[in-house]
Amino acid sequence: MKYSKATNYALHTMLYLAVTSPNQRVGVQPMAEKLKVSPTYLSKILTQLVKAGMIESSPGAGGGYKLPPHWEEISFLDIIHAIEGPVSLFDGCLNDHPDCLIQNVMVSAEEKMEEELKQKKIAELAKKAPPVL
Amino acid sequence: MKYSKATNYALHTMLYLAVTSPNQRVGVQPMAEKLKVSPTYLSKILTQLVKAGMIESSPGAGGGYKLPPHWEEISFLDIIHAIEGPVSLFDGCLNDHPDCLIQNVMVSAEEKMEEELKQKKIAELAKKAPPVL
DNA sequence: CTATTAAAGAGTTATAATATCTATAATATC
DNA sequence: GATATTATAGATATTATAACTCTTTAATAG
Ligand code: SF4
Ligand code: SF4
Repeated sequence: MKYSKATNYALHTMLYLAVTSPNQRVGVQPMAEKLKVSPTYLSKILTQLVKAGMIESSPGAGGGYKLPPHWEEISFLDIIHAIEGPVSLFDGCLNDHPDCLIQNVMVSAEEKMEEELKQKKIAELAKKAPPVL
Repeated sequence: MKYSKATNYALHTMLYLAVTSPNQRVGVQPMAEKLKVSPTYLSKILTQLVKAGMIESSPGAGGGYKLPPHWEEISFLDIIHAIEGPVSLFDGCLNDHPDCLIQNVMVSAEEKMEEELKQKKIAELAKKAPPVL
């Protein structure tokens, strides 16, 4: 019951882009160095973010990744969902009782967490210019 | 990023005890049958619950498990913590920056969820006498 | 003492996360 | 067009954790 390291890397790179270069492209190597993770692995994570519309990519010389136009609206929840998928924390159901009481509790609790994660935008954190990496 | 099946089994057995026999002892075999899980495996989970004070056990003939005197106060969060341990959903930290912004967000979101899980008691669900198993 | 039941230990299997290697495709620059 | 650069994709290996089993031990009631 833990968020994956991939999610952690995704959050860090997003915050990194927001803090350092919201408009400029940056390749995967420098970020992989900062995060102390292999470029190929980080690349896979960034590709997932691209597909989810969290960042934009361009190949070729001078290419790299940059934030999309709407980047100030991107929330923690968006990033987490991009990596973890549309998670439901609880799904060990066996019998499919109608209107399951256990699942109701778990889902409503999960929603409380998601509300909070939806309100928190990386742009908001970036304003504080933290030493993110 | 999912709760373990063990947590699921724990929630179901607790609710089962609360619904069927709040005072009477019941062995692991009947419950394992209902849950379609092996008795030895369920036994390990129940032992964790015993150590966390969620249930009481007694060996020997006529023994088994029963809820403790304070069972009506037991929350979902209590049960989850008993199985998952004192979880922190997020811990992929690399640099230990002071007053980490990312971790602050994740922790506060997690607390929102835990508040909800702390308010939900199994006794409350048991009153509705659901077809739990 | 014997039957019954929980607890504990060691081990196995299954599944998912993590990471690497290699090959391919796209773009810019010359 | 040739070359260097960079992202993407596929296959695969490694590691970690969850899930489960088997066996032994301990405790209790009758
Ligand atoms: S109680 Fe809920 S989770 Fe459990 S078997 Fe019934 S529907 Fe599924
Ligand atoms: S930003 Fe937070 S989680 Fe990331 S390295 Fe710094 S302290 Fe750790």
